[in-house]
Amino acid sequence: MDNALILQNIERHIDLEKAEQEVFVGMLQPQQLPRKSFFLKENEICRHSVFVTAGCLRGFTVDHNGFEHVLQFAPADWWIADMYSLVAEKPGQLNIEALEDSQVLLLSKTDQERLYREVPKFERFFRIIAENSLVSIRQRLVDNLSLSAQQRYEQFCQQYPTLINRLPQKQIAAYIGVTPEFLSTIRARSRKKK
Amino acid sequence: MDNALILQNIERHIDLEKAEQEVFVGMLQPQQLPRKSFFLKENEICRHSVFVTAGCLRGFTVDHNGFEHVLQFAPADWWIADMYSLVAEKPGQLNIEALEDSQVLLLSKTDQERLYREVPKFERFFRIIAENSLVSIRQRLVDNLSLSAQQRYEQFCQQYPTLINRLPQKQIAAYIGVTPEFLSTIRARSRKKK
DNA sequence: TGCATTTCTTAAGGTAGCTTATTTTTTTTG
DNA sequence: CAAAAAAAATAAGCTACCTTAAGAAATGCA
Repeated sequence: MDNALILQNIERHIDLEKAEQEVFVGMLQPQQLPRKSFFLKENEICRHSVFVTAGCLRGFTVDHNGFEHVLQFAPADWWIADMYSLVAEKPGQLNIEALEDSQVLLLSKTDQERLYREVPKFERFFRIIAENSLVSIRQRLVDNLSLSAQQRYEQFCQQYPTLINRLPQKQIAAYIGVTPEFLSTIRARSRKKK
Repeated sequence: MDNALILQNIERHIDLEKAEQEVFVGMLQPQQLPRKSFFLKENEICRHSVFVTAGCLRGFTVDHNGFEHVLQFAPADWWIADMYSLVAEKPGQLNIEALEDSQVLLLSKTDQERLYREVPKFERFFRIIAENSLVSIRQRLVDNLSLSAQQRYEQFCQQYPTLINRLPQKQIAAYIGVTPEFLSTIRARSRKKK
């Protein structure tokens, strides 16, 4: 079934009755996202939480100098949204783009709030998700402040071994915070060592 | 009353009945933290959420080169904890230290979980807190990736105007991610401009 | 109040990572 | 399968920020 993945994702943190599953599943809207298409563009209001069932998305911002900064990659089994925009219901700076042909399930903000009312357990689920995201982004901030570009690259390889051969190097550079040129020389350097 | 501040903090996001307030308040343990004392040291397990009622704390990590990185300042009306350690119940890397003589209220992890059971609304409160923290730390990551040290300093001044004259410059440097020497030259530079 | 400690300033020299530009390789698409 | 477009590699010169060091100012404590 199409919804097995998301239910399994949820049930990693909370247990659901059949009826509760049905309420939830009934709220989900499937959507196809061809490669290079955008789910969200900056200055738009983000009105959904997105769960990826196939493919891979990225969330990124563009700074005043036109540089892109990748905040998150979202392969299958990951959630992504512009939390700022979603919470504040204001235009945000995040772009969400498909890096591969992808498939997602959307949960609208309205439904999400109805869900909190009808199945309060979900309040707990999204609390846990938010706490986990907080932990990992905090770690990333520390890494950016304390590791060299080389170390950040090695860290990325360790942390996301499956993404490393799947993503363009350029995107990885925009994630670890260096120019593509410099990432290229880093890799050349470590190739020579071996 | 001593607990007015924390109740007001909570009621910014959820409404509480008298009885619910009492359950919650009954769980809080007040504690004094003299300047320079540590609430938490790295490699310890963080067993409490901390709410600051007076003074100011900081949460920081120390990297392999001995440099300190400040993740958060927590003046009155702020929450602080090592979310990683608190969630995983494992030793973390965060230090929490009082920068001034401070007063805090502690909510133990055990009580917090009891609270979720007895007053499920708190699940919502801490979800919202986590979501807001997520938004602000994500913004900070983007700023670190896209702004110069000077711009980050100016941003800090705008964002925390009350802290700027209250904290040692050294601590601000450890927050924005530069050496104290360089922050000093940044400030000298902008002093000349005027 | 005065000494000790910490914090801040200034300056010279060094380096990680950026910029710009060119070439090669890979990927996409008609 | 070929042409076009995008991505990656390489290299030379540059700059923001770091390192080290030493003196000045501010702060804490006996």
